[in-house]
Amino acid sequence: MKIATWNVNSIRARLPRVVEWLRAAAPDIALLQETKTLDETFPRSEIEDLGYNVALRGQKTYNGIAILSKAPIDVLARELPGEPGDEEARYLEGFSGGVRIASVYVPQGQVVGTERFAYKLRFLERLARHVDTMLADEEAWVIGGDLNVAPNDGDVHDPEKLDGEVCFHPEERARLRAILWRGVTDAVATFHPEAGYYSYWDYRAGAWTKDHGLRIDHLLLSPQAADRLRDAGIDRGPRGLEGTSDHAPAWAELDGPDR
DNA sequence: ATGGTCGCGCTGCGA
Repeated sequence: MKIATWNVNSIRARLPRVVEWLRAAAPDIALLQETKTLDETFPRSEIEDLGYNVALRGQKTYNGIAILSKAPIDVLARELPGEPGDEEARYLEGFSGGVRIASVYVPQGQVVGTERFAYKLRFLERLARHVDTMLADEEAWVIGGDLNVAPNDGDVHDPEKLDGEVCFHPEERARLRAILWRGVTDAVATFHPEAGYYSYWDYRAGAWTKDHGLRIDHLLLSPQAADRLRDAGIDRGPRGLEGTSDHAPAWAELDGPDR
């Protein structure tokens, strides 16, 4: 089964790109981030017409995540535990096709040292604690999304210049690596350890043309899911189209009878 | 070149 994640930067603005991507890539499960709309204004029928079930946790203007799956979806959680009062729509977890899956949109952090950056660090710590509880179940799960952290030097185009900047700050990288050290597999890095294998290019400053990207979109696998990992990668194609997201989809192919 | 471009929704914020 193929599980993909894509920060679409508004599902309503991106619908034609998302529809053509779902047709071409045909993931069994697609995890979306930054849908930027309430559940009642999500283009549900257009997605369902492609053969997907839809689970949503929307928000007006900002954030918003979704799980699309060809199999029925049982929603398990609509928020990441650990911060009561956090109203931002950044986490949705379900069970579909025999796999536990989560779509996550980690806060970008804005500027190092701000409250938004502190919120990002807290969010990554909440994710680590939740991973601990999920690891205890010893089942196959995949957490996919825009984690807004580039873990390795090769995941940014200029590691010396960007060291200490948002998305490549040591405190963020330590928190993501702490999750990986628990025995979680970075699916894309497993098949593409090479430098410069990016998932995001800023709209500004010709970043796409100059290939000044970041690898910040990730698929995290439990050991039981990693045992079934056959291949993984990033589809650059959609990023080069007109009217597209500033992120490219990442995907992982798992062996197994479940669909 | 300390710049630059999107989306939302109608002014500036978030990324």
